[in-house]
Amino acid sequence: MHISTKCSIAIHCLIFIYEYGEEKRITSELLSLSTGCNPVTVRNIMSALKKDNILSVKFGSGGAKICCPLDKISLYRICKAVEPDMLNKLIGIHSAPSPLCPVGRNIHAVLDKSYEKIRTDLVASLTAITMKEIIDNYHYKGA
Amino acid sequence: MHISTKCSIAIHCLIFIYEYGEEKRITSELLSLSTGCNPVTVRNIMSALKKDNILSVKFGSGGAKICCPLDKISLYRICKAVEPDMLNKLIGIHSAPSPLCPVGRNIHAVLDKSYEKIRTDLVASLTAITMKEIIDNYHYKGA
DNA sequence: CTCCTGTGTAATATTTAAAGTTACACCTAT
DNA sequence: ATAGGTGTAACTTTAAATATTACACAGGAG
Repeated sequence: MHISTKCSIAIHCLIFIYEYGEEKRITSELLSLSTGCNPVTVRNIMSALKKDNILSVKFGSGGAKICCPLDKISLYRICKAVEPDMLNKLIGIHSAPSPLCPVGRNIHAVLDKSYEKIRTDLVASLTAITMKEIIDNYHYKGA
Repeated sequence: MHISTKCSIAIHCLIFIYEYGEEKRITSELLSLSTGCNPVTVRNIMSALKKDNILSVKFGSGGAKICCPLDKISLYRICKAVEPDMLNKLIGIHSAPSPLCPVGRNIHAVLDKSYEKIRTDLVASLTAITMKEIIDNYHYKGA
């Protein structure tokens, strides 16, 4: 696993909504054009963000707004929303070690202990970065 | 991407070699039985570890030995050896944002800046854990 | 010096996970 | 009532990871 591309699409959408949400009615069609992925994928991602109260989407007529202060939206929150099981997917452990071998029997427990620390550290990294910082960055870099 | 299962297989093999390398002649066949994956995969992983001077494998007759102090073998070194491109694979960015859209044009540069920090943090986490710690853990937990 | 068992590695096939597509019920503003 | 949206399920396609097959070559044992 890796940190899903869904996460980067979500960020892309959030920037777009933040920048143009006031003047335009943002539809999944529009976002799919900007992100280059298809409208259903966008809708699924939006749906996930909505469930975590990061944004609100108008049913029926379309239109999305961010409904949460930017500095409360961390990368971790976004990742977790679009890929709830991401911490487990992130680190792969071979699934069929032999129970007949002393190493095989214990490898999972042993690895878990070390990998748990890596997960904790990663969560801290992801939590430290928020949409505020990303959008500041966008304004600085952006045309 | 995720941290490859190859990495966990590599660790499994290293523990096995450390524990039994003196008394037994360790072949890819034997390791494949213990890890539950096939001998060619094991050989490829061993080959990668060998290239990074983590272990030495006898050609022809078989038999593997660790040829590096355990505390010099970090998780990062193992991951890097078995999956050289892992940092890039780890974090996914959608590949086709529209160049016609201001957000699409700049998203890669903006994300890179934040993701770079996550990569750096992760490398630090992975470097902090070494085979010494893992094998100590194994002895503590192990039967 | 030849047979046996093993490594190294390429080519191919299989499996699995991610992403895209199609389809359609339901909502809402006009 | 209708046109243009959303939400979501089922299915298809694509791409990546893993396994399989195959074989040239190495080295020890007889």
